[in-house]
Amino acid sequence: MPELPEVETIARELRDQVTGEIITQVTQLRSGTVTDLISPARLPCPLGTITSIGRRGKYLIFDLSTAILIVVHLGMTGKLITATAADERPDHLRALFSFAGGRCLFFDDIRTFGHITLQKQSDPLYFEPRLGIEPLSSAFNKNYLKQHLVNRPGPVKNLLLDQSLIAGIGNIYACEALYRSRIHPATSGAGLSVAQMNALVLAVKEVLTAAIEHNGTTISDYRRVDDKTGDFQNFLRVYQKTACPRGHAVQKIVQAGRTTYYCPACQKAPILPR
DNA sequence: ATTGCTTCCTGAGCGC
DNA sequence: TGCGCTCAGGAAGCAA
Repeated sequence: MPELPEVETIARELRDQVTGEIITQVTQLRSGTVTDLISPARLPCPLGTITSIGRRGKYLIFDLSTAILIVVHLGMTGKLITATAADERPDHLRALFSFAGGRCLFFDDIRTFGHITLQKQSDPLYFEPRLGIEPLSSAFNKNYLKQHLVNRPGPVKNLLLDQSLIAGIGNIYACEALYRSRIHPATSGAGLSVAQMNALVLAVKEVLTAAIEHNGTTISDYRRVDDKTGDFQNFLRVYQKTACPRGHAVQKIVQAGRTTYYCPACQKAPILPR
């Protein structure tokens, strides 16, 4: 389940491996996978040379020499794997980036929540209206939280997953950041003290940074560009654990339909909304 | 405006 | 061995 650290890892590896490749075409192998926001204008063939690769939240952005952007969201099980046209295709190949010279990029996605969008560089990024700030930027600080959580009575766990507030945090890192900041996941956003907001900001930055250093977390499907796993699953403290590092039993609850793991002993009792 | 429920989808794991 | 059930969850769409 790729979240910010996994997408960042993939962006860095792709940057090394496919920058400068000429994309001859992007082939959709399952309908609904690729959306073209450029049509009815005719797409150039070849589509363009990859000039740079970026990330925003959980989105990967390929910049092409032809002023086209290819935006990829990996969803739950999406993988981008470098290969050659002659390689055996994976079972759930949904789209294929073909490069001049015979290399290619597989977009494999078992559960099909991932998608690819083509848009013009000159248009605003199509997802931007629904996306909050980058958690690793200096704009994400206790003042930002103070300003945005003041009228939010919902549980802080759910707020961390709200991409329009902070872009890139998913279930694993929400649980881990709350454990590290010793905040109970049911605590009301508006009920957080300034000290807790500060601790949460630091914990989010710390856990995301550490996860990037370890190339992300592989629980089941996430793979890097060369099909290798990440390592951060070895450093998780509560997610899918039965005991926290201090030896307390970890609790499992469901919030907004997702499983939350937390330690009742380490994470302070929540301040609930009235 | 905010929140939460449902939906999309497939494979793994489990009980019988 | 195999069937049916539950679970995993990112984000859009909808209802309250």
